[in-house]
Amino acid sequence: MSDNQPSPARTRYAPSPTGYPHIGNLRTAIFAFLEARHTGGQFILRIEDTDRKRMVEGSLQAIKDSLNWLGIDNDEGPDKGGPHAPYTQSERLPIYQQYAQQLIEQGNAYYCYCSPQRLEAVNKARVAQKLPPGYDRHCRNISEEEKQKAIADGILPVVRFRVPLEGKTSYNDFLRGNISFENSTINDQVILKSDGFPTYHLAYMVDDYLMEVTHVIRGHEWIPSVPLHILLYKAMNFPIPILVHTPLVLNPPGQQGKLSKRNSAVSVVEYRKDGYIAEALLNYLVLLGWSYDDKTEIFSMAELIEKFDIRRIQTTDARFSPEKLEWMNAYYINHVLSDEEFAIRCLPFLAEAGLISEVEVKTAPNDPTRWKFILDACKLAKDKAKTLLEVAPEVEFAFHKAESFEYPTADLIGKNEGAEAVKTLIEAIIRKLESVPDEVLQDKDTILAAMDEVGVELSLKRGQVLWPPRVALSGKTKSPGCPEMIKLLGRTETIHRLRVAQQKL
RNA sequence: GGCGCAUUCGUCUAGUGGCCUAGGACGCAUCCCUCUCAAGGAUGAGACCACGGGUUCGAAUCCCGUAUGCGCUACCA
Repeated sequence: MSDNQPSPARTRYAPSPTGYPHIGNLRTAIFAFLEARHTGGQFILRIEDTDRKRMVEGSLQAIKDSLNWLGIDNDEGPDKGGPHAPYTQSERLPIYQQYAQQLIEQGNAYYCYCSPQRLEAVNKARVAQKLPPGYDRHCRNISEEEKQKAIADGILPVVRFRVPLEGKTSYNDFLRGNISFENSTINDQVILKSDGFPTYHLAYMVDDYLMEVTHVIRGHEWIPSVPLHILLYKAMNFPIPILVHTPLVLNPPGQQGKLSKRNSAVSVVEYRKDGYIAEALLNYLVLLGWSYDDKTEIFSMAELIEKFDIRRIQTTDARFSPEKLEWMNAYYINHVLSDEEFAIRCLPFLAEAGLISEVEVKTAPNDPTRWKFILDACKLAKDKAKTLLEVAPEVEFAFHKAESFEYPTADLIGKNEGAEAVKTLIEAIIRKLESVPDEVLQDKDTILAAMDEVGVELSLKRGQVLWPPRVALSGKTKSPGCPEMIKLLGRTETIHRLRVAQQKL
């Protein structure tokens, strides 16, 4: 059959509450989520709020909204609780402090009383000597008097990890194989800050251990920190989880660096506002750094869960392509979404454009007549729109009165012989519409046939016949198909609009 | 500067020693369809697999060096 059954993975997404999550970040969350679901494991949401200076109000909600919209649900987390609650680091402070204390007692960590000024001076001096910046480990061998003086001065110490001065530390990266570092290049990193909060290095590790996380899935910018982590895992006697470092999402071609605000929309809400479909964004993001085979590109969530293989995550950074995202979004609108699903997603955008009321966003689907009209209107834009934002301009004609249209009368004439000819043509169309039975107006093909009869009558080509009604009905030169518009508006309204146009000539 | 990771069409990728005179997709071009705009269909241009050395009967695939890109180098994550 297929590959051997992997054991259930416990993975997590552990964002910092600094606002709306970055799309590159979310992609890593998607990978972690898919791995958990694919293996029948659990996906955990954990909030890493250990840096109080960078906290942004409302971030938790923003994170939940982003995940929610993309269709990523967690099994445990601050909102849901779980066997290892709390899932917010600021509520777990005593736990980290206890582990830090243990490391100190074991001799693997030490208090450091150095001032920020001294640290800065040390760094400067080292850089001047062409040495890599870093802590000079001054407090490793601090004298008792010096220590007592610092305490008497009320200096709050940090806790630093005591890194071996010699030797090598290596580990097996899940995607990249063996990676090793000289211990001499590793700093005596701070693991507990002077305010009693842990740094990332201590906190993530303690939590992952306690929460029984099996796979650490994060961006590859963490690789340089891994040797420190390995040393810490060993000092604390934790098993080392599977370490998966995903590629980064870079700016579009031509721009340098990691995907940034300057170059593209970077949060999920922006894409939502711009009319992107959640499934399309998710699908696109997954394909940035992962592939299933040499041809499949469109995946439903169910297919992703079934087919996701963490081993196929790329090691090369990927450039974000707004063009391909837009293509994929259009593909979802045109080919994946049903008419009903599409119309439902259009509602907020129609309201935003003032075509329907805010309450109708909720009530319209329950009002059969109104819903049919809105559904039919949206359908006119379905195989054309690239984003939901493009729907309203395409269908607004159906919601506006003909009297409000503003267009040059020359538009009405188009390829025809002149105002008089167009007047005659419109008259003929009106007569045809009046004489034709109701069934004819139910179908765009029979409407087209009726229009063709008018064409034969007046010796005009199809393009000439359909041009004036297009402008009369939509108020524009670019519009949905003419028979489609007639069908949507119905006999009375169509004739009315033609008469309004007639006045203009 | 130091350390680390990466390197297949402009971009996302397939490829794990012979099936590769390198496949798919986006974008681009041309044509078809056509009531406008799209969508759709077809075709095409586009990669000496970063470069230089090995290993091998045989390398995009393995090894070494160089170059380039990216990341890290905080009491940020």
